[in-house]
Amino acid sequence: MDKVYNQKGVEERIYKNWEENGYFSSKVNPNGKPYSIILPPPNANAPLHFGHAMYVIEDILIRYHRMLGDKTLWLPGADHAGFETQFVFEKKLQGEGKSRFDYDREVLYKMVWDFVQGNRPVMEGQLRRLGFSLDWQKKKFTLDEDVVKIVYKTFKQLFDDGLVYRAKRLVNYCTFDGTSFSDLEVIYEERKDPLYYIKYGPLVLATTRPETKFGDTAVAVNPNDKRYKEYIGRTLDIETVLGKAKIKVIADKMVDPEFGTGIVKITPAHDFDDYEVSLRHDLPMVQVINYDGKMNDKAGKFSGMYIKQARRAVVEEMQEKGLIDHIDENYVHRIGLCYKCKNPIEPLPLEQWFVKMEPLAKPAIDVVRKSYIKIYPKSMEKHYFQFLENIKDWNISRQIVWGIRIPAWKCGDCQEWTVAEGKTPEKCSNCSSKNIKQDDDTFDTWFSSGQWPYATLKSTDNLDYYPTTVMETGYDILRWWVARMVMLGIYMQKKLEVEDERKQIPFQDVVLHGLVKDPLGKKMSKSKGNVIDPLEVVEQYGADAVRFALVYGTALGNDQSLSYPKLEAARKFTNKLWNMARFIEIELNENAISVEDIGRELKVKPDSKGRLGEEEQKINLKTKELEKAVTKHLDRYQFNFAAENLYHFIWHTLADKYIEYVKQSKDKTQSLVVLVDVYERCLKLLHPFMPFVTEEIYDVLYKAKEDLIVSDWP
RNA sequence: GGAUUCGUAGCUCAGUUGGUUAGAGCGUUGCAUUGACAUUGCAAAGGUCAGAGGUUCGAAUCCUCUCGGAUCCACCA
Repeated sequence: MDKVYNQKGVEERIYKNWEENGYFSSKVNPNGKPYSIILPPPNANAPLHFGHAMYVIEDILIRYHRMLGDKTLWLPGADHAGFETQFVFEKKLQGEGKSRFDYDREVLYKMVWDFVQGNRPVMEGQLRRLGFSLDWQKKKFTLDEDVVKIVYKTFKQLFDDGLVYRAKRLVNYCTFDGTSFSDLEVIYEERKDPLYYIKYGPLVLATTRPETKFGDTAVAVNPNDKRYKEYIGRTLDIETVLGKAKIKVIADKMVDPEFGTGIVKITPAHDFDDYEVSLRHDLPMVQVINYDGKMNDKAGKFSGMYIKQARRAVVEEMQEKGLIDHIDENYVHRIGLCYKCKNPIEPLPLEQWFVKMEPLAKPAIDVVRKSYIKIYPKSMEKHYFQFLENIKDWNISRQIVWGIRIPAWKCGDCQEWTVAEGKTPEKCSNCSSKNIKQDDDTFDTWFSSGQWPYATLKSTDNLDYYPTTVMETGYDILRWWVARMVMLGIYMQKKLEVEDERKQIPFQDVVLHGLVKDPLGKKMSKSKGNVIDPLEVVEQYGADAVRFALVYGTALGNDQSLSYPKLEAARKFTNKLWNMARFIEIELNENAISVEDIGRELKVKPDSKGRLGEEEQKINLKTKELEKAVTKHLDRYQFNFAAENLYHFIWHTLADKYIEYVKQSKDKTQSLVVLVDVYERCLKLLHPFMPFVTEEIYDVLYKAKEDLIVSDWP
């Protein structure tokens, strides 16, 4: 054995050997009890970020259970990441001086498909490099035909049950990316903008958006506001930049008398609150901004201008006409931005598909309350409940081509929708007209990934694993993904007439890890330029060290900063481990003992009192305790404790104490036999954490017939 | 505005149902070793567990408040 453990080349070689031997397959333990994890599918198109390296937790669990003899399944996959990917692709097109509008739908889709297929091996190679023992034979993609079929079916069932409906509502719309978004995809930022105090006849009201005034269908005051009591219900004649107009004054409790002058202009087509008010007061909706971000003809001479231009022009003209009372230049408020391009989100009225969430959320809340699904760490349950108890209907339409096109056809004659599971319908299901056209929109990516556990198991013929044992992911997608999987999972199983609530859920334990931040404690993001490629770090320290550093010293669910000293400590630990093996090898040679000689008959049982020296008994006992502790901690998802116990025992008990003792032991043979045995047990316990170095040592030192990965847990 | 979470050694963090002298890694200091270990071993220094009050036989751990940091949710013209 070399003096220093050098992982370069070793890790790839070992991984290849494991994969070729089929160790990642559930066939390793065909008679064991099922234990399954579905990998949260990374974006097929993007390289992994450091957060993905946290999937080491899943690998630890899978390796542990494989060694326990369970029939383990760890199913890999990739997500098409609809809008995310299309956004990246459009940037690429932009770089080539093209745009998505230069291509028709089919061509564009094909181009993105090829682009993604070209990039996908990068991500999968990274997962391999980290040592993840995924069953690659079963890998799935969210756009696989069989997965898409299941998504169609769910959509149709929701539609038939009245849980999916078409509605013209205000949606979050990005006029730059040309698509709507769900509430979760809007980010908010504090901005300082002018607050304009505008004269509406005898009244003055405050607004940040004077350009939307052409869409005003009322002005509102608080019903208890004495100042304006006399105006309520009246229609005022007002002067505007487009000439004389009439506007109704209504009373609504939504108005805060303290804000501005206590008067609000109501623009139902361009403000979520105003939209709500308009429903209560039966006000018409007048859209003045189009989906391209320009004013339409309702804005008179301002039509054709972009929102910002129009605002300036309107304000200028108002000032000339004396319609502006004053301007507060220091008004600070929060505005919604597109999470991707950071431009302001426009509330715009648009016909979209919505999922009625309340009926789906209720059972999802129940199963966690009843502990059919357990969430680790438990404190995360609150976030889960908070989301589901206040849930709003989900807009699942996206105006992009990269994704699963919504299987709904609109009839040109009766205007009704026909939803089909698979094949294109020939005629309208309502009036039998053949004049039908498919919706151009695609599903929100999360609508399909929300069905992932069932869809992957069903399409790989592994439904006996449903519900899966563990869903492990970052706490940041608890509501985006985990909650939706629970809701859709239960719904789909009920449709399949699964009665047992425990069989409806998609998984039993939800295990949530924290974020990996940069060494300075800042969230890694491309825009900040502080993203660290996990593979670079793996290259430098070895996959084992990276894996160990990520679970050592961080409690489950807590964020951590990437720490180079910790990585270095972990790397040294691999070297320590290696040199302990070297010591054993050298000692065995000097004493002319071979591991084969030691064999089973010579293996000393820890309880065989009297035959062993005091030190030998002690180390045996302590190893037993370690085995118990590590097993207990793994069962409780306390990976940091397990790692710490192993590190401490191996280094400071086995190496520092026992090996030092062996050096001067009087009965060297006996001491060595015990050392060989104890060290082997340690390798097994450590294997889920540091699979490569342990496997390499096991193969070299023990010359074992079987590989460590498929050996028995002590 | 609502909520969550954190504040423990110089730094990064553990502290597993409240229980004897609060732990680790890195760093610092001293000694030893270079015949398993691009070292490693032995030992030492270093903490009023953010602050105040309370519950308890006993609090880093539970409760209240204050200060400071982070995050999430709702989005107000």
